[in-house]
Amino acid sequence: MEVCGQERQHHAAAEAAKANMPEEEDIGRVAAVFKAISEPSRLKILFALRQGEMCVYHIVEAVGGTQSAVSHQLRILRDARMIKARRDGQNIVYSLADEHVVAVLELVCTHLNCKI
Amino acid sequence: MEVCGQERQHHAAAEAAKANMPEEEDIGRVAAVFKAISEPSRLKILFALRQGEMCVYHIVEAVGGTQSAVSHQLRILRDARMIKARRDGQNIVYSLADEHVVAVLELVCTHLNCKI
DNA sequence: GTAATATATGAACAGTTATTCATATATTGA
DNA sequence: TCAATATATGAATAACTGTTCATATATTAC
Repeated sequence: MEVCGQERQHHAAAEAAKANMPEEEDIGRVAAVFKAISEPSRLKILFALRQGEMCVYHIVEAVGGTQSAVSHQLRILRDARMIKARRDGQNIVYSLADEHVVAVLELVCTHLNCKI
Repeated sequence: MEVCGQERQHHAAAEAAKANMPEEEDIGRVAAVFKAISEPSRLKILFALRQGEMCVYHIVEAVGGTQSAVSHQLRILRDARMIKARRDGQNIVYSLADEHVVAVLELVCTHLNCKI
C-alpha cells in the first residue's frame, strides 16, 4: 500500500534503517555519553579540563558553583568515562579521559561556529 | 595559600580555564545540541535517517513508537537543527541537517567501540 | 589518637522532559 | 465542499535530573 509519494525509496530506507539500527544497548551507551555532556555545568568542567588536570578545589574555582554540586557533576562525568581521577594526597586530581572528548566538543563547536 | 599538592600547575590551569571559558551563550548552544541527541528515541531517528530521507510514516516504521511521540521528537531535533524538513504533498519528508550530525555520532560510536 | 582539610554522597526539593491522549491543521481526491 | 489521510501540537502525567543541605569518608599534620 502506498503511504507516501516516494513509497519505494522511503520504504527501502526504512527497511535498511531497521536492519542497520544499532542494538538497544549500544544506543543507550551512546545516549549516555551525550547526556553526560549535555548540561552546561558539566560542559564547563570539560572545557576547563582542556587546560590540564586539576583538583576539585581548582575546578570549582574555574567553573563556579558549590563544591557539592561540582562533585556530583564530576561523578556523572566519571561514570560516563569522560574524565578520570587519581588521588594525590588529600586531593583527587581530574583530567579528561582521552582525546575523543575534546574532539567531540570541537566538532560541535565548529558546527555551531562558536569560538571555543 | 596552598590548597593542593600541585598548587602552581592547577592554579595556572584554573586561571587559563577561566580566561578561555566559552561564553555562557555558546555553552548553552553546545549543551542544547548534545541534549537533543541524548535521548535513545531521538538517536534512533538520527540513525534511521542515515539511510536517506523519510516521511513520518516510514520513520515511525523504522524506529517504533507512536506517531505522536515520533512527531514530538522530530520537532525537538528540528529545533536543534539536527534534521530538516520539506513538504511533499501530504507528507513531510525529513533528512539529516548536514554531515556534522553523522560525524558526531560516528565519533562517539568509535569511542565506545560499538558497531554503528 | 585528634583536628583540620579535601572530597564524596544521600535525601529532598524544584525544575525539566518524554510519552500519551485528544484534537487541530494541512493536503489530496472526489 | 466534504471525506480521508498525514502530520503537528497542547495539556496532563509520570519519570528524571540538578542543586542544596547536611553529613560521611579519607588523608595529613600534630
